[in-house]
Amino acid sequence: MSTEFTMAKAYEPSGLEEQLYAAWEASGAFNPDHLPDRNQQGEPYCILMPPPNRTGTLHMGHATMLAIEDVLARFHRMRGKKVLWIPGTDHAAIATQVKVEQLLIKEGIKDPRAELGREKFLERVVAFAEDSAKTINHQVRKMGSSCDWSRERYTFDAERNAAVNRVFAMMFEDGIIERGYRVVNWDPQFQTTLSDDELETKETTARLLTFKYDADFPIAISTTRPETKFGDTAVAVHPDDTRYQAFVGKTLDAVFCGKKIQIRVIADPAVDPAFGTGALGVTPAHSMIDAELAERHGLPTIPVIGRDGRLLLGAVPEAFVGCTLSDARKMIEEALQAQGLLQEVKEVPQALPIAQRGGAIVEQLPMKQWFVRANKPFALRQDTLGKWKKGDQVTLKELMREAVASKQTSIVPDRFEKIYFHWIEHLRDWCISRQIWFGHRIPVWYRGDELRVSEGSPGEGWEQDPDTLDTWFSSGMWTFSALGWPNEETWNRHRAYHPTAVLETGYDILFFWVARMVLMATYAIGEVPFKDVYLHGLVRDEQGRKMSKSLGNVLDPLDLIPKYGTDAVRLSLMVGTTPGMDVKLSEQKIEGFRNFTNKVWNIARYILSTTNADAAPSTTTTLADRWLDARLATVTRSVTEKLERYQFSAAAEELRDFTWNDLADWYLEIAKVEGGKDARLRRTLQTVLALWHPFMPFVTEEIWKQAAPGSPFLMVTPWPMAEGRAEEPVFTALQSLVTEMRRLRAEQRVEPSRAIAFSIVCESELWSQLEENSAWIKRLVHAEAITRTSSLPASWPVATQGATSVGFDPAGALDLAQEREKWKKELEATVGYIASLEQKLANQEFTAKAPEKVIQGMREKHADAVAKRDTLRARLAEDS
RNA sequence: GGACGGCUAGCUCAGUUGGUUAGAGCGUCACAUUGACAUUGUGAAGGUCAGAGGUUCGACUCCUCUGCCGUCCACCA
Repeated sequence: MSTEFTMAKAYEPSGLEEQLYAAWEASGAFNPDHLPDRNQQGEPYCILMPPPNRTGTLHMGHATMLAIEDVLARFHRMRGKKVLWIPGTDHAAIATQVKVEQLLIKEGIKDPRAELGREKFLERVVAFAEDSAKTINHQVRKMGSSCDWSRERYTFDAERNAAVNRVFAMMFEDGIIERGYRVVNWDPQFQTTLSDDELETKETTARLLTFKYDADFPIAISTTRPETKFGDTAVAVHPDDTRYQAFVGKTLDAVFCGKKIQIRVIADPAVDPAFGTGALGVTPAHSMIDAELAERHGLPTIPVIGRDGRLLLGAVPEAFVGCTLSDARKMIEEALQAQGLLQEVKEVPQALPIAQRGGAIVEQLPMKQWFVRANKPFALRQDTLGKWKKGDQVTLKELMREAVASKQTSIVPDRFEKIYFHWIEHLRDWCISRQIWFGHRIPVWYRGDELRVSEGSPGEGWEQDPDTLDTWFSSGMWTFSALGWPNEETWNRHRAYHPTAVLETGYDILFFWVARMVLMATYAIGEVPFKDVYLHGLVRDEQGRKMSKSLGNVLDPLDLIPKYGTDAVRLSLMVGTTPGMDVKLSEQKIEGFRNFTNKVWNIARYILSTTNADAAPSTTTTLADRWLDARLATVTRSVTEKLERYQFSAAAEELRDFTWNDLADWYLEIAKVEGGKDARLRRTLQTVLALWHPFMPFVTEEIWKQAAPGSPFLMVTPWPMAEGRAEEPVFTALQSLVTEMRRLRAEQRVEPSRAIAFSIVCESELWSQLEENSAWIKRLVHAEAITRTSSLPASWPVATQGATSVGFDPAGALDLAQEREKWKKELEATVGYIASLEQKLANQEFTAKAPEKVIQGMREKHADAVAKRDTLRARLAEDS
């Protein structure tokens, strides 16, 4: 026993974790350039951390992300790859600005933007963002993330701004960024445009009115939004609709609630003749669908709603000017009613578009904005995706489809590929300009009618576009902008890391972000941004509800870590889940894993305190040893394979099974009896620690200090190789023996310690024969055990020695009659099973068609069942 | 309205190309317990795999339909 041995009785993570993290970081192992030589030779392996928004603090979703990415990083690092995991944060333009505005309003500044002005306001936002970044980085460290802080990035730093400007200029030159007057989503609360993906729908009911514009108008229309009808320029009907044939092509004058309007009657197949009156009032200014109709038919666009969400001066009669939309809606309904124009009112369900941030009802307004054209062909700047050559004409949509269709990017789980393709099919032009202040400024300058794309001012008299870019425009470039593009020197240094190995994120931002990264990388670099996409599920509470402040069911990683330890929190987020499935998290679950980390600690404590580090390897190998080695080899192989396939839960469960059941509960007990296993125990412990390290970096690294004194960090230790034959016949035979011994013990035929019982087997010199004929040996050992133990326990020296240590309680004798009942039942079941097997094997149809493997398997099962039946019969006969 | 997913033990979930007695963790129950660990050990109970058809020698697994629950997409005005 080592005199320096010091391990607390229970694992106490707090304090230790900070020290370990600091030591790892100081060692340089987070930075690929400082990894050992074998990693320098290894394949580059890069993960970009999805940058958390600088809006405050991290939640359990972030914790899940960090846990999984850290497992990947540590696993591949140990396997010898040159691992680069880049941390970073996202300025999250609108989200951050909104957050700060709300804070300022709480401080008593009623209208922060108006009162502070652009410069002052931005100062406040920047200060807030800096603060958030600090908090976030602290939390990322707490999770044990082995990311390279020397390469920390921010989506809004100078280098990323250079990337944004470059891509913008490229796309502008290629004609796929355009400025245009089109109907866009407008958030009246925050006074900015929004992309289609920043909308949510709210289920409400609306009053569907059916009416005529005026008494002389020949066609009745239906709408839930009468207040927009001041902007109608057409009525559309289906081309085959005979009711309205006579009017198609004519332009009619009407007076709608006091406003003169001109209505052209058009025919378009998009109109559903069965809905309402079959005639649709077309409002090109305030409906995307109507805007498309208007474009096809060359209709004028008359906006009637202003940016404040109220009716516009000049566009509506005086009585309505400045009215809110809901007031106007009521007034119009009353007016129509009074004039006798209203034919029908119906309550209908309606999906209202609302802003994802803020929840305001989003209006559709025509505005001059910047767009990325998804469907417009352009000439490629380089060979792309191995399919297109430089100069080929393609659309962004085609690039996005090809990246996944060609499997250059695979999505795990693959059902999300379907969802991805579906989204791409419906992809429309992407409005990228925002009227908020916090974000990448649009690199466009105006002078009179002139327009120029430029990073800095082109000269005297030029003014920059006041708008900023959608935050996803910059985060879409993350994989290559973070690696230094377009700075040649930095980019060349990191070129080998792109495409990155895997993008790991929640499925909720598949469209926002994942798809846009594919767009940006295939466009700008000509290759996919990542080889794999791993999507984890959302973290929910124990009842499956979303965690939210209002429900009060939020679990905060920073509360849980001091309580249970980081390792336990990490495990609880990865075990018991599959890719893309939501995780139901409870404190009870975390507690279970805390218990497990403590178990690992105590396994190590026992081994390290009872074995000698300098002991020579044992010259004899017992059955138990071979059994352990075989199991470990199988587990090592299997865990490695599972981690390669992103099966984190399955890998951890298998390891837990081995660690707890095989190593702790079985082998350690046997070792107490057999002795002389110091070297094997220590070696096994080291392997187990290494296998666990990606999942539980802290407890394993801490034990490693004692388990492998003087060695480098476990973090940079080579991943275990599966040694020995995993599929030894002895292994399966022993498993049966284990069961058999348990039974003997239960029968009071052997001394009750499973370890002692097992040691009989190990002592006996049967194991070479065991490999040849396991069933025969099994029966033999069974008989052997019975004769040896029932006749003369005293002649069994091992048993008497070990008995006290494992707690033999003679008073706990079993009720033999009850046992006999069990045997009888089991015998019955076995006989039935044998009969069914025999029947099946006699079935010629089956034997003719079933593969040899299956039939062979059944024959073996049959033999086993027969043996079991005989044993049971013999036992019953003997006891009666 | 369209699409996708879930329905397996009391609870949370595995189940990898269909292979024949369906698995784990937690919980429950019984027993044990002072030298690694009560943050423990040994064992037990518990499932006609949502339902109905079909394909097959064989279906939790593939196909069709139905029923709940959930998610995403969708401005039938």
